[in-house]
Amino acid sequence: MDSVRFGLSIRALRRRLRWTQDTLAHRARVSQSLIARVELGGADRVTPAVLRRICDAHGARLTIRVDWHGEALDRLLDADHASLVERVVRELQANGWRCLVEVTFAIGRERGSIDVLALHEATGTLLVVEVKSVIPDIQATLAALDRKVRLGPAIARDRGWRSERVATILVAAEGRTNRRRVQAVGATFATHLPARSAEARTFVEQPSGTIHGLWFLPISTQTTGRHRVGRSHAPSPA
DNA sequence: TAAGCGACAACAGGGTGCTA
DNA sequence: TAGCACCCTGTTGTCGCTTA
Repeated sequence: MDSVRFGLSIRALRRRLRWTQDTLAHRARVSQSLIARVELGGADRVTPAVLRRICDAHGARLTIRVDWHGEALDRLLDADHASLVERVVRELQANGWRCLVEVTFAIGRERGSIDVLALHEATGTLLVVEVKSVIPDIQATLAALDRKVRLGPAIARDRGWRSERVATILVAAEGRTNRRRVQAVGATFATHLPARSAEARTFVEQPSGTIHGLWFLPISTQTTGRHRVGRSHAPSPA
């Protein structure tokens, strides 16, 4: 983000409305000194939520987008996800599951894709796997998973798969941050995905009945907390 | 033995109050 | 309106305990 341009923009909008910094601060529910800081190019020291409030006060819209080396960022973001999907597919196939990856569907008005759709033919078990390298929005993640579970049998039928029951596993990258996010909404997870990693693994190895669970798996390229030595904060500028 | 989780420390950065 | 100093909060890494 160009903080200087952002600050000049806010100032221009504020003056157009003939507001003082105090007026804007009141409307955006921040202090006057913060408005001054932002207008002078200090937006990079303010949270996006506050910047959004300042924009909202003007009726403006804040858009944040990260660009890096053309499409390289998309490939980087995809790498962790792809690594987890690969890990899941290996685990499933090793235990006799047939797997389809990135299964797109269009049923009525419902469109989307399932990260991994697996069938255990011996038991007639269909497994819908949602893979998340990071869990940014728990509610949205669970809502998307519910929808895919509902549509799973129909999607499987389209591919000639016959199933008697549907199971779901949300696979998340192992890490303290993801675990804490899940823990923070423990009651929600207990309702939607009560099974945990050990049960999920047992189910994958020997599917019986059905399961709705959460499985933490390490990303091979990721350094997990316990293996790191020392802190990783960026050094302060000199 | 691995998974899960609570507690704690360290740190960076956000936001405010005060004042020139 | 601008700038400084301070306090508070959130995040992350680590340790150690419990449980299956």
